Amino acid sequence: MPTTKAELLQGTLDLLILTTLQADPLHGYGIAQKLQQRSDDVLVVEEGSLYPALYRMEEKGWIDAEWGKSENNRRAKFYSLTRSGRKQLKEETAIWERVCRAITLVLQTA
Amino acid sequence: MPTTKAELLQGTLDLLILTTLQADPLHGYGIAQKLQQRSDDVLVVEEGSLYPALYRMEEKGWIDAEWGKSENNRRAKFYSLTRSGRKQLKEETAIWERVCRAITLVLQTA
DNA sequence: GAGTCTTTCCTAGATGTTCTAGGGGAACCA
DNA sequence: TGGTTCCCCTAGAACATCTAGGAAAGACTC
Repeated sequence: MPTTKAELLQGTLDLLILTTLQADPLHGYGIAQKLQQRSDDVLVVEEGSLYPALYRMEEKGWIDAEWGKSENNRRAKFYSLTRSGRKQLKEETAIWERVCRAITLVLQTA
Repeated sequence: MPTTKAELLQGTLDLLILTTLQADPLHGYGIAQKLQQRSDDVLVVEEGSLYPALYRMEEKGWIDAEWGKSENNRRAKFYSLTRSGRKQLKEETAIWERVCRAITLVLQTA
């Protein structure tokens, strides 16, 4: 039994996915792994959250999908940021920073 | 049209309420105001979110309620932290710090 | 070449929080 | 007396995430 539940703050998943795609295209499975690694195992995305999120984001035009082959020679869908996705990433980053600062402020003021 | 939507990160409301009650008991309306002020108007809690949250937290035993008179001589329900609420506050603060750090890490690593 | 493991994708339904959009009473003020 | 502010409350909608599955196909083991 782990001491700390791995969890996600509702509302941050899009930001996290966009960030993960910033450098290179990645397939879904890879996004989840990268996210977990980069967060030192704190952030864990369930597949049942990830794929629906990717569809939402594709519909909104933030990411593009393309079928290809993974590093392990498996069929995989690679997602890449669109121009609109980069804009969204900027906005969501700004919102995160503002809200994060606000919460920290409240916690400290008390 | 405001440039920035005032919004709440889902999952942080309990933490924010507990924090706001840390020093003194407060009524619901006052909690919302204090939160907004301390966050420089970034965090705005709708009453439709606030009151249900207070009930949940009362049921869980984190806060106690008592009817009284407000500063403005109005009937008001004052909430105060229980011992269990203080413990919860500690835990949620720790979770927030861990997750916040993790997200910041991901944002920077990219 | 049979069987198992891993990778990768997918979905339906449940769960839980927050918001929208109301309603209402009572004190204060003009 | 009438309007405004304070303070409480609720039902239902909206939405994101999770649970708990299923499935296919390459890789590995023997």
